[in-house]
Amino acid sequence: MITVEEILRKQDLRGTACRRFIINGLLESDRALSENELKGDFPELFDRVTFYRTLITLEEHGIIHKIVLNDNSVKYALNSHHQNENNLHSHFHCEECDEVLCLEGKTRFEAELPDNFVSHSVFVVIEGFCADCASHIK
Amino acid sequence: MITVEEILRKQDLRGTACRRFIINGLLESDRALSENELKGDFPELFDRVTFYRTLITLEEHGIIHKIVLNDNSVKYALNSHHQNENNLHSHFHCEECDEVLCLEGKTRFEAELPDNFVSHSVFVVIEGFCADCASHIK
DNA sequence: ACATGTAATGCAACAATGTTGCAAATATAA
DNA sequence: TTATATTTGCAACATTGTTGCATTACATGT
Repeated sequence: MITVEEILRKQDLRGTACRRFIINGLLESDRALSENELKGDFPELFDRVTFYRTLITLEEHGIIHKIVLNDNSVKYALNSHHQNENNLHSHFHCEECDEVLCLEGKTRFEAELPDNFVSHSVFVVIEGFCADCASHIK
Repeated sequence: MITVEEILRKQDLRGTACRRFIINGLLESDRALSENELKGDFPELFDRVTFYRTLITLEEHGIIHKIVLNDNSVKYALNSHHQNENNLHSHFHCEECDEVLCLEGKTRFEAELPDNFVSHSVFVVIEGFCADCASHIK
């Protein structure tokens, strides 16, 4: 398992408390987390702006990525190492419990774009019910 | 070509100026429009809240749909009549000129979800360059 | 361990957007 | 034309995104 310090070192980023806090939170989670979910029991530990800028920094350095859901809410997850070829980023969002999962390499997408259009990356959000919620609700 | 009045009538919605304005704007456009793009030269014609609530009403009645882009911005487009089977909503977003196109029926998506997960709908945003911007930039 | 330059932080402030309640205005059906 | 339910505009507030700047903390070389 890769450590927080390794992740920061690899990107030539200084080790700061806020960066460690965020990376740790995501390393320990099996799902994507919103800013508030990340802050958890320590909503005041860092200034709002620091948190905001740290998320930007981590994203710019390819450590995390942002997932924008259909309700305008935003979650973050660690980047996986394996880059797939058409730059496909797929996530599942449970409409009931709000959890978001990264669907690494388990999706396929094809599009016929108009002539001369160029695709750089593809973002997919599947909306539905996770296993738990599907069984409770039905 | 279907008219604004037909669209409203079909959904048992009262004909109001704001509803007509929005539907008209989208009918006349070949691309998805943001709230400000819709307002165009008449940014003050309707109250901000009226516009906001009208968009919600139209979306709830299945007349329009919302497209949330990766930069948190939002655009709107008329719904197409043909419902595809896995409820796939695909859009192209030009990173340069910001235009958004609906890719009706020109995309295919498959996912292996974890056991017992249920998919209701799939939202795809392709980020890239449209033909015009691709030629200018390269 | 310490000084130093660079980078990150916290604060204040503001912008944009989402959201609600309520009284006044308006659309439709009789 | 009138009655009634719906829609509107206004005020107000919440949330999130964003910038500038003075202060503080980090990592490097000594």
